[in-house]
Amino acid sequence: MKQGDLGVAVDLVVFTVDEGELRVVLIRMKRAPFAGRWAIPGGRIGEDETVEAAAERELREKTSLTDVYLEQLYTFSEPGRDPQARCVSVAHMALVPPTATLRTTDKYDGIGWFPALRPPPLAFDHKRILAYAVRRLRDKLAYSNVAYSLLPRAFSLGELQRVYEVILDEKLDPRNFQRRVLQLGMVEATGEVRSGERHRPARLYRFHARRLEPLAVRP
Amino acid sequence: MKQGDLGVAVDLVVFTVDEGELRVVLIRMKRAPFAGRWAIPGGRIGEDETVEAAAERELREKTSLTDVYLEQLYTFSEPGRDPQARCVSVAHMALVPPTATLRTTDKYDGIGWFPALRPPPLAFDHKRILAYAVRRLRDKLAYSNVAYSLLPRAFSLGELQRVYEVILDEKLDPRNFQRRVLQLGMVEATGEVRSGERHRPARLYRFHARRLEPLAVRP
DNA sequence: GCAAAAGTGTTGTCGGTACACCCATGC
DNA sequence: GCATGGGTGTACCGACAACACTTTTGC
Repeated sequence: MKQGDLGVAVDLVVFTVDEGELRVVLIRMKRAPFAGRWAIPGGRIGEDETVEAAAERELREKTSLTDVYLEQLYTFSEPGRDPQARCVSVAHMALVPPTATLRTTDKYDGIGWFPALRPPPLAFDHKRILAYAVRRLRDKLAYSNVAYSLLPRAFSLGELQRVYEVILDEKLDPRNFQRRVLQLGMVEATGEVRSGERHRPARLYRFHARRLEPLAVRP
Repeated sequence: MKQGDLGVAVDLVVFTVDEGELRVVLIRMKRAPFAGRWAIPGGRIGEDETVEAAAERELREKTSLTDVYLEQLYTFSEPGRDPQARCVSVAHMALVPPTATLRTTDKYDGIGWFPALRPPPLAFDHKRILAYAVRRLRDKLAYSNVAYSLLPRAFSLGELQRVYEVILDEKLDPRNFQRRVLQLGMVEATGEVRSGERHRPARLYRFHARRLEPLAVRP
């Protein structure tokens, strides 16, 4: 079967939770056919590179993020998805804490965090890819501890709960929430507290060393 | 980024359950470098074709199966996975009833059902793909009704239970099993029974029309 | 009558949910 | 002193697991 100029790319839906909102990293395209449009970061895989390696590399090059949770999601292949050239895209999801700093190259016209549920108009089929990633993130949060990637080293249970509430888009009961994460052994107290805020100081927690991923779906 | 002779293929792990065993369709390669080896069916995607369409087409061409449950699993991309040419493979899983008949083309040296847990030596990285598919099938069985694709139109609860037992590789209690599938509304009685076997006749059931896929992960 | 699978109910445990008040601090 | 989020316990309910015997047929 002849394949012509078929290309393979990775695309990266990078999430965080900040200020009570699920956010995604977008970069602004400089060149036609999507000049001025925002897009999720991504790029072609190298000749001698796996998609996993390409995903890490593209993430580093286009956003300066490293050492993040990264998971392959789905491969999108509509023939018209890239108007320039036939290109199949292996979509990934990445999770980072809101403190992560972003920096892109001068090939792009900017980078920033955007509301994941109400993104600006996006290039290519990135709207669809983003919607798919949001669904997967919700599913995954329910049966794994991926939330650890969205939080700093130490955090209060209130912060953890807010991450869940934002992603699942529902209110949770603090007593039930606390009991669950504690008796699942998902987190442990650091022994420290954070004061200096205008309310009672919160005990701080960290995720347990063993990164349990009960139903992880990576090969 | 230059990509040279990069190709994109689909590979299909086709499962059934028969005679108390999880089985997979394999075809026998005629040509080097894997002449005589068994492989899971697959092939390159067309110039103007999605991977989903390519998966259906390849399945039809290489096994003569149509109208089956088909799900994209993962994209494998080790540079050395195909010694002939760089080729990324989008792996899929298909589920068919054991009554399905197989027929391949004369490009292959045979087709047949093999034990999925103890396959013969396989071409390419198909051992890894198969192992990944088995894991996903197990996970999926637990929270969906994909089993419907593995059974004929009408079946006894005993047959359904055996499908679960074979895939999950554990014994289930017939009373608990029956109660669960009935009160989940997964199946309904057809009103008929199957006699002619040397034991009490079994009531027959069918899956409910609404194919519930609670946590389906397709875009 | 015997082998073989079908069919059937109860009980205990555990996890999940619902629910409201006091606490410690910064200002 | 008041506003703000932190922190805590109980009671109910439904889901699930454990468990053994009778029934109906073909031979």
